[in-house]
Amino acid sequence: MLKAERHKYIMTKLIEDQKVVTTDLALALDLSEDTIRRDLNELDSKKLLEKVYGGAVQVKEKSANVFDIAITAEEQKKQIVTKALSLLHDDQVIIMSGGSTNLVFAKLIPADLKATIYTYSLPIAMQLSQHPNIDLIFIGGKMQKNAMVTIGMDVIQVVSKIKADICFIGASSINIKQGLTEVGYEISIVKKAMIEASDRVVSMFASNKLNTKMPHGVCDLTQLDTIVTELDPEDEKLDEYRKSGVFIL
Amino acid sequence: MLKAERHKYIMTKLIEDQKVVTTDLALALDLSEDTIRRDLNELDSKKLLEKVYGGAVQVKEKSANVFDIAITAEEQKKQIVTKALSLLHDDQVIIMSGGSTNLVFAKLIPADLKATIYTYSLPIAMQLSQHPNIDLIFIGGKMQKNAMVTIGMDVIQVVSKIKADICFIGASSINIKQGLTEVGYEISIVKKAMIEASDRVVSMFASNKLNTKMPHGVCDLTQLDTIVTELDPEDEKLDEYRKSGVFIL
DNA sequence: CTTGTAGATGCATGATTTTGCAGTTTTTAG
DNA sequence: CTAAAAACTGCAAAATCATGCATCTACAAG
Repeated sequence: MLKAERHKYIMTKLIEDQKVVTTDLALALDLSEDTIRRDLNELDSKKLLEKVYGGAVQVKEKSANVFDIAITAEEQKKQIVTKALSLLHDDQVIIMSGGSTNLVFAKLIPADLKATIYTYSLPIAMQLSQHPNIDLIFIGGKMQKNAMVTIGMDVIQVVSKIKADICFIGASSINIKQGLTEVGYEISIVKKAMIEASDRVVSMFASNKLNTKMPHGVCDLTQLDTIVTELDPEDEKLDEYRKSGVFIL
Repeated sequence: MLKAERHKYIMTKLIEDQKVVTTDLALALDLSEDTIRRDLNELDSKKLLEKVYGGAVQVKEKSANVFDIAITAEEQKKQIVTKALSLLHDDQVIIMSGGSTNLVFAKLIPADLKATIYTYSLPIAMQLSQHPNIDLIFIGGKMQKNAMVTIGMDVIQVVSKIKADICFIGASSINIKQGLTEVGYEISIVKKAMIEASDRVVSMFASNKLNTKMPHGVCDLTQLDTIVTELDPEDEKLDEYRKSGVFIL
């Protein structure tokens, strides 16, 4: 694993959990704590986080414009979500989770689509508020900072009352055995509720998420109806997933 | 294999995996690592990727900001809201309506303020979500798209259950006789609920809103505790308002 | 056909970076 | 205060890198 990857992992984890612990990272990444400490010191000196005794926390002020949302590998994500556009039809009730892949998806939803969309992600709501024909419902609750999504019981309560035709659910990690898994516990339970509330469950993610795992389970593969990656559906990397019965787009 | 082919292969691989490793590429392409390194350096200098120790990763891209929110007369608004910062204290429960004046206010809230803030405005929530010490609660509901706020009964229900210390309420129009008035009916009833739910009601607006009116009433002047404009509190344009008993900052 | 040249490639070498370990210091918690 | 955990420091091994140089290839001019 490259150092740059580690740093990215650490920053992602930091955003999800608001903190990282040196020993946990050393265990998760299979490296000595010394190396993790050096990483944290480096990221600290770049002002990307603040090192504290035992780990690191988020840096206080982000001087960059809050409304500039960086999307990594946007082209790849466009490629993925374009395939999923065929799943959209007029008059559907849709639930969308957060995540940058879903944000790219939101950007590409055709302007003439008439649908009702529920979301609990601020950026996705802002994006969809540009669409003339979409009834947009934001699911309120306590905000998880930096992930820009609402979480908690308020969200679960609202979601569990929705009768949706389809939900689009981001994926932190997916593998054959555990299915979808998430870094954060709170997000994982919201996603569980989304799946319960929807007739059809679609997950979109880049193939590098395949065969990885995170601490908190969301659902197993049998609960997913469709997965979408940038790969050809017949690609051998997807063989095992195809066998599990999930439809691959 | 031509160099151009290799470069294409490397870029494809990079998009697939979000990274490339020098040794892997050397093996896959049956070339020395030196050549791969030269390739990576070349692509790096063309800004097509970023070389790191052991391989290369994707360059960070910034998304086009669909989220650009134009604020007219931002300097004047800064001047207004700066006065209102003195009304903030730790441990307050605050409700904020939408509007660009309130958005400017949100930007200027000190980083060390510990408070709970309710809002139903997407831009304000995005702004505050970066704030380290604020418990932020978004009030969900149906989105009114152009204003980027939620409206309707869901919002009223949540707001009416809040016990807030102070609310900051944008103003479309204000005059002596009718007090605060709004263009939209839906917004007007949400603001009524905010006022009911708060011990103290503050309204911030530029002086050109003075002595204008809109179709839907929100409250009369006696229900406002404080108003804030860019004018000196002793300015004669405010004489009549001062007489009504409202505090002018 | 020969020859010269420019670019590409691989190898050797020394420099640089990364990483884990051992010993010491600092911080935290009781 | 004391003990344990975490952090820092110096060091050495391994991996990676930059550089110079020789070789090879392609191609054009003579």
